[in-house]
Amino acid sequence: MSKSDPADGNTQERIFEAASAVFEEKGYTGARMQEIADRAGINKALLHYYFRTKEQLFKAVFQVMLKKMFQKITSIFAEEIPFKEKIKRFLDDHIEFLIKNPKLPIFLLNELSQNPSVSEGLKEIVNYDELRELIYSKHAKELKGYGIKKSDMPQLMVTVVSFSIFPFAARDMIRLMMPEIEDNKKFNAYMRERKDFASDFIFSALKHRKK
Amino acid sequence: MSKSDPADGNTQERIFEAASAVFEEKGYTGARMQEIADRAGINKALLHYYFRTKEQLFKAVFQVMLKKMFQKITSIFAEEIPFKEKIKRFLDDHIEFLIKNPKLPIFLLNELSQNPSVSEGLKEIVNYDELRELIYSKHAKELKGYGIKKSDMPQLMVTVVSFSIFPFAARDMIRLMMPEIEDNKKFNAYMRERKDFASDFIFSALKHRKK
DNA sequence: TGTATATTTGACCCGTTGGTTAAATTTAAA
DNA sequence: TTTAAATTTAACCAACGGGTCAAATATACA
Repeated sequence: MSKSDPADGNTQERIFEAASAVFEEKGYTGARMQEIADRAGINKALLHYYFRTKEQLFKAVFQVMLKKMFQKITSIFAEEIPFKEKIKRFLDDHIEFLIKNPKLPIFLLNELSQNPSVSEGLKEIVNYDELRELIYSKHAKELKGYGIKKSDMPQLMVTVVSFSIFPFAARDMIRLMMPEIEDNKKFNAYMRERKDFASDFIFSALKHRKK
Repeated sequence: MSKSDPADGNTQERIFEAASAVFEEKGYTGARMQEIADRAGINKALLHYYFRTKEQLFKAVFQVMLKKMFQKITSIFAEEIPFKEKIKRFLDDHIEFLIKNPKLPIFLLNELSQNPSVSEGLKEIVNYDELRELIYSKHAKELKGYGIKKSDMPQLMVTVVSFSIFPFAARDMIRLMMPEIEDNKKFNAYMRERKDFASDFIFSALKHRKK
């Protein structure tokens, strides 16, 4: 092996990385096999040698991205720490993760809405039923104290994740509207600020909630 | 004028409606001029006669959609009613609007992130500076009482709009994960429930907020 | 070393897609 | 009714894009 190829590593990995980047940037329909090949430093035919079709390649990439997005979330919520700690940890970890992968949210959301079939693996990755059960049973006392019934869990959970995910999905809208958040650096600072803002907001709301 | 064309109205309008639908569904790259022509009941050449290029047509459509999305929001916040009333009105109106246009959020967010140049008109439509000034000066007392400084406004405003917009953007993710929200009817009910959940949540948080 | 197998490439194929053109038809005005 | 302008159409075009193929090269192993 005496290659000076840019970005060494076996071909399959290089393809996978290139494909991830291109799909994430341009979406499924906007992505071009040629560009993926170029970015992986290979021939287009070789691309099809490793992954028969664009769709096959896409599904593989998409699956991994879904996993990256959700595994951290779910693993934190499965830990044996107080509820409040979980929310804080979630916000901290997830926002840091999204700072490193800022385009992931719109990409996933968009592809999911465009082609729900790609999401066949979602149930295996997330297992929401188990997760909700886990959270609710482990923190029954606390949640009841906040007046959160089991039937409120969907509202609460969507609310919590929206604190981290939404601003990234709406990043360009925010950037265009709010002059105080023009560039990446400022946006990231804004999101780090948001960790505390969000957890204060959430816990103040829960404590004081109408029941 | 003795036409029996489906969906009467002048050609330009028909094109515009068809284009809106197709773009919203498939996104810019996924949309096909042929499909737009078909849906408008006309020839593809005629489409190019009215709108020179795909991009031109897209920009026109996108601009109008942005307007639809934001005008209601901003107009409510400009009214002369108490702050709490504004939040409630916003959530009510905006969620009802989005129930009628459920695909708008992902579409706008995605296209904005894919091609930020299409958004040149955003500043004219929204004028965030004015809006924030308007809100903050009109409700200075109340907001200060909640410990909201001017510099907190971006956090607060993003939070408020995320309550209505995010669940629609994440609709399919939610639908796939939460069995209690499989179909449209249930999702809409969930969102109507969310009006009260959100305003209670927001005001409890504000009242009890760490300063 | 020879040979089978895996990897890589350049050239090519063909359906799709945005866009054009010239001619036909309709509309409106003189 | 003539005629000029606006509207609509069918046929076409060139570029693009996913995918294939046969040949070339590298790798592994007997």
